[in-house]
Amino acid sequence: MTATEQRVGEQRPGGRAERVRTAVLEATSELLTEVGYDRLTIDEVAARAGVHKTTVYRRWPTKPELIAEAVRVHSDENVPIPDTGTVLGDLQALASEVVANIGSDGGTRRSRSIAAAAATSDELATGLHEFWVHRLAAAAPIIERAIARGELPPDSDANLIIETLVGPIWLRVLLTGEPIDDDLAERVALLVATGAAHQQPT
Amino acid sequence: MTATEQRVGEQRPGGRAERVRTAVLEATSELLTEVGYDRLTIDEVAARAGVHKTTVYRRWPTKPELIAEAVRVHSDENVPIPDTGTVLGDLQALASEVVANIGSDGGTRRSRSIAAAAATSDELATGLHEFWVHRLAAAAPIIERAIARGELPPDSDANLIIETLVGPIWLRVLLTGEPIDDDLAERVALLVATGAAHQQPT
DNA sequence: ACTCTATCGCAAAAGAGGTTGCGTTTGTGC
DNA sequence: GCACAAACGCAACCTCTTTTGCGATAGAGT
Repeated sequence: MTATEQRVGEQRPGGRAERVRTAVLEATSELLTEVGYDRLTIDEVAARAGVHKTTVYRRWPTKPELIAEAVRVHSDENVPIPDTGTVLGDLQALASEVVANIGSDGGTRRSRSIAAAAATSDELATGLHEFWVHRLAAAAPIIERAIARGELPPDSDANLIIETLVGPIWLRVLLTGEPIDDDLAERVALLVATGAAHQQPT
Repeated sequence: MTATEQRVGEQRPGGRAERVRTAVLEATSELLTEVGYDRLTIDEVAARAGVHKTTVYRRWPTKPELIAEAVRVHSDENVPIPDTGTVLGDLQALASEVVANIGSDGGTRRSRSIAAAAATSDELATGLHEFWVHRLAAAAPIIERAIARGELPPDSDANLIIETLVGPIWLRVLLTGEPIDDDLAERVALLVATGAAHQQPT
């Protein structure tokens, strides 16, 4: 096994190549929130990044792949996981963060763009899958702490609870178009927290 | 005011024009579930409908508009609203129906396509909004009956409950890519029903 | 039946997104 | 420094989508 075989794809990580990569992903992320998925053109991404479009096409063969990486990089600036001392408080805070993130004009466009990209590319869909596994795992401590405090039954399903918390918010942004605000966040959190606390094995 | 001014858009509802309209919308709906949003081309829609592509372009200027109408027409075949006698039963049945609808291969492609289309067209987005208002209103009796039976507090928010029920299911289909099945439907329903029943004013 | 006009089919052309070949620049290892 | 290979810029090219002009067809009213 030679050195060239060992690491494919990051063969020349120093200097220009990396600058180009960063600039393109940054430009992609910006345009994503500004104009949305379909009106984002590779040509314009390249122009904003100060790069020729051929370069972009060579690195990222398809639009979804480009967006996939841009989203992945950009969302490493993680949403903090709240720790307020109660499940209800934590869930409300988390829901509020989600609302703040995807509720703004740009955030909504960005969120819808991601969904659109996922719809057109299985690769991005699986990439998103990994991202969400991470995100949900990161939020799991909220539930674990609640179990430790005795607020929730020990067999509580952290993923299910978090998904049920954020699901309706995303639903509104992606499909129903109903407005989202902190009031919604509070009420969903209350509904879910109450349900989780009183859960009984059937 | 002349007769031509009175009704614009349905000026010649008899015969061929209507046949064309139906055929195109039908073809669109089929292709939507078969190949998805981005690989659906106007040309192929026209071919399948036995119509020239110019005709399609003239009636529906953009792809999202075409899809918007196709979806609107096709979803009048309504999902039945269950009436099992208990909130939990109703919610489980409803969630199961949603899972069945959007969980199949074609259903998933179709659902993602709709989301993608909504992302690219504000018109479709508002069209979807109306559709969802209808859909949620149709499901409201589940909650009203439960209130009447004393299962739920009288100030229960029907929309919120239904949205929280179906939100996580759609979330998985559109974003996380996590599989959905009847088990998920049951557990979400249990969580939401429990939460709704024990809800207390804060 | 006859006329009028909305609607459609057809072909040609315009436009935009994406691809390819080749020369040049820029890291990287010696 | 020097040579080699990777990555980039450029321009021409190609393909697919969308538009446009015109003649043909078929409802709708008389």
